[in-house]
Amino acid sequence: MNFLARADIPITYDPRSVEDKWYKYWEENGFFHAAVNPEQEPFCIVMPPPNVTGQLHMGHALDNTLQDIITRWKRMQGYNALWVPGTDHAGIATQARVEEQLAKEGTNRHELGREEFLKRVWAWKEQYGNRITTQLRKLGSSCDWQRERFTMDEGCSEAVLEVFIKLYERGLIYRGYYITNWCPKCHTTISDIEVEHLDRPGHLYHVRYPYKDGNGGIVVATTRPETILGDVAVAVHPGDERYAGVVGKKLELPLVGREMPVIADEYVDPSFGTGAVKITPAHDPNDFEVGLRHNLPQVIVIDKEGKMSEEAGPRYRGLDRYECRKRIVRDLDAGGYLLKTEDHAHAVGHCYRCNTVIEPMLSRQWFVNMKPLAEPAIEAARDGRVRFIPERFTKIYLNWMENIRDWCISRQLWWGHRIPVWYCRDCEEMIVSKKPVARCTRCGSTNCEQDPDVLDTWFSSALWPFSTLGWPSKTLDLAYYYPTSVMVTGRDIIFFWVARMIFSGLAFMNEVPFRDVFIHGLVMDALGRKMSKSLGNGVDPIDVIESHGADSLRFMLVTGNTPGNDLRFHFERLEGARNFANKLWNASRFALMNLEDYDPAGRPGPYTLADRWILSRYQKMAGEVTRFLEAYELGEAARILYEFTWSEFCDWYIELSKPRLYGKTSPPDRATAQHVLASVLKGTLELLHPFMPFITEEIWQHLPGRSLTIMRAPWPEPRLELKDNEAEKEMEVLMDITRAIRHIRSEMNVPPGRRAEVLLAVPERNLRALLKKSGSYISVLAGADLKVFPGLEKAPEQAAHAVTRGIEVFVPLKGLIDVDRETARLKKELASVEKDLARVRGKLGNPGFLGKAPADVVAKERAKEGELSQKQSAIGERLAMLEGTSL
RNA sequence: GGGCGGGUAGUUCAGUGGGAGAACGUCUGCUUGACACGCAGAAGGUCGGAAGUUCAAUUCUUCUCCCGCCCA
Repeated sequence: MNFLARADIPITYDPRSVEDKWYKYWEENGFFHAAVNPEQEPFCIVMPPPNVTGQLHMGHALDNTLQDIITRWKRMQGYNALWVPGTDHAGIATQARVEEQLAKEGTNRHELGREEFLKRVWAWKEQYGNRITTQLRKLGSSCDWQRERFTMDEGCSEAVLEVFIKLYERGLIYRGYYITNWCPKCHTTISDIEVEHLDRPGHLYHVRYPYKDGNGGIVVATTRPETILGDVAVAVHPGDERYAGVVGKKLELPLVGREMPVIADEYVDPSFGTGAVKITPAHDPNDFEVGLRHNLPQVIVIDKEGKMSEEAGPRYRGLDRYECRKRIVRDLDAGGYLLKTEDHAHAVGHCYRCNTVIEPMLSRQWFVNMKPLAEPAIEAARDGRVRFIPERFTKIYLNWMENIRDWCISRQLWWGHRIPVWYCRDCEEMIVSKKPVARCTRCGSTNCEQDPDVLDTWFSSALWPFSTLGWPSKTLDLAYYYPTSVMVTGRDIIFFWVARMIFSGLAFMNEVPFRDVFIHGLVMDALGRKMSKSLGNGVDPIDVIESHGADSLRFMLVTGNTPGNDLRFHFERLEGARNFANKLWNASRFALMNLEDYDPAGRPGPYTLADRWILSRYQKMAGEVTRFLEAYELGEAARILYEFTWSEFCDWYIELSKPRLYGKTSPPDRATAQHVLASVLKGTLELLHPFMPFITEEIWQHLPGRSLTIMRAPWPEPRLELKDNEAEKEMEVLMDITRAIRHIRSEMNVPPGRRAEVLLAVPERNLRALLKKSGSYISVLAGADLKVFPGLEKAPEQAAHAVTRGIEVFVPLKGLIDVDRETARLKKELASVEKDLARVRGKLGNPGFLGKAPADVVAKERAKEGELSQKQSAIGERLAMLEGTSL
């Protein structure tokens, strides 16, 4: 095979013809696979598992792009880099999808029965489970598919059982009759953090509760009048003087007639509403607590469907809770109990999955006692064993952990890890066991039944960093890769997931699950709204990959994004990334077209200034890229790669290499240009590879020095001996002169095809030497023929003028020059120079500045003053001359 | 109510205790032997407002206004 003869390379980069090919090549050759190797330092990322039946959305695309960049970079750096992929069974979401399916077939899970239903869900999982992993491949994810896991596979299920039983044995899991968040649509309890509080307009109803003895009453304010039916007391603050004498009196509950007491409790906020609160222990979490303290009964008036129960009484039972609210308000009004109705916006809890208003409901559930588990997890973040990036998320995490409440882990679903507890129907014994229980351990009865509920999905995801590495077995993988290196995830699941992984890791591995937590923001639509199905504003990453390529999508997602901050999806930015890919493609195309006879083994001749400059710039850029990656500043790393590639390599170096490559200098010089071109391009591709894996592999495979894959190429380390500040300074001078001439040409409308004669007045001898040696660069880049003088005795009259770096530039434009226009241009320039000069002189005239500012800053200002004043006088003289001629 | 993030060019966003940046958009000129998904040039900003610290603040501190998010 030959990397030569590439004139047939298409003029526009086509990702479709490239991406799938390379992904297949990588995967088939095992380049993603990592295995324990004590000789090598491990690096490990465990992928946040997407929903097994879901499909890739922009959030996944961002999350996995970031993980892939880090993994590919570390792999090139020589680490034993493992990225473990997998999927989550996503209890509620998946079950809901299958139930929808059943509904379409005119049946439901209860008709099917539990066993049959679970078969259907597994079948569904088999059907759709590959979709998301296929899509992750399209994105270029370099994860080790040989280690792919699923939260309900055998090993992860084993880990779940083990953890449940260990926590139970440690007394950290208990079963309790508590108020929990019930979703009447999903028909399950959800945990506190699964409730989304959304501000909703509502009303505050002021209702009079008469005293039993008939004289007056107490007015309470409520937003949920339907719960009046479940009221068992009215509470006031013990220090509230308004109610000092009434505590202990009996009230009669309107519409129901129940007798109930006025009680005093610290929980009541005397400044809210009337200062008196109705207490409904069965339907409000705070009231529930009050009820326990005061030993009040619990009257359940709303059922699991969100309808009024038998207890609500004949007039209301069976009504929907909102329907009932309306009727109660009417009835209260008719009975003279309703004193006033105010508009009142308040936060209403919604189910995070289906957006139904949740109903606080009394039921028997399983809980994890969080306090003892949270303590070590707090310590780990405080002492830095776990580090959040950006740092501010540490506080958010700590604040949550420090105020943690017990975690309700049972879910009234069928799809998930079933709670490993059996109840004996004969003696009420409760048996916690890994294996099915056939016989009661106490009474010997065979009449045992397993708890019908399953565990919260997050219960299994909490174990993910070690269950995927083989726990509870003591595997080599665990010993080698745990704790993992970094967790990359969105800011929206810090509580759901990150926090739970941390305490689980500490509880079962005695070690944090990861060193760094790299938090990113959410991908919003162009208007800054969250992408959602209901809004229909989502952008499908797969569509984007098909139209613009995965590399463009990845590059777009990573540039201009800073850790922890949201980013907006703009189609224009995607095009920008696509254009960059094409630019890289064409720069490479140019290189390959000119490397046909290149001999990589040949020794390069002496470097020209341009060679020294680009080599130096490249070394510095390479060092910066690594530095930014180490700081998780992936966006900045991508940005400087973009700028280097486009502005320095393409716009200047390639342009300067053309005459050499076209044989206008000498054969050895041509070979040198080939060498520099090839090596800088190759290094740039390697640095870009983590960001744009496909296009870089495609091009790299055509370059000399390639091996099996760019994925395993060593990460470029800056070569100090090639850093060359002198070359950079000299190039800057030549670039400035070039820009000045181009500016004049453009302003004076000199046609691009026409060569311009340029006179340079260069007082400094070393700059004259530079121009003598490398002035041809300016000729090439600005279409100019240079004449260099130490000074001009008589400046050309019909010429445009500029000053830069102490050099006066004259572009004679006999017949073309418009004196008025040139005068105007110079006046504008002069004004700007004088403005700068005034500021610099202001500083230099300030004794405070001279006395206190660091010497180098002062020196810099002095140098600036010198240059500006020289510029000022040169432009001034020029103006005077022009005004003289026009007279 | 508490906490956090943001307010920088027309737009979207980087960035910084010492000369305000990019991309897109706009304007001008270009079939320049890699690229019009391109080349060259240009215009455009009191860095939300006020005060303070400092020789020096867009950057640090405090207050304040607006937008967003999280928690209660």
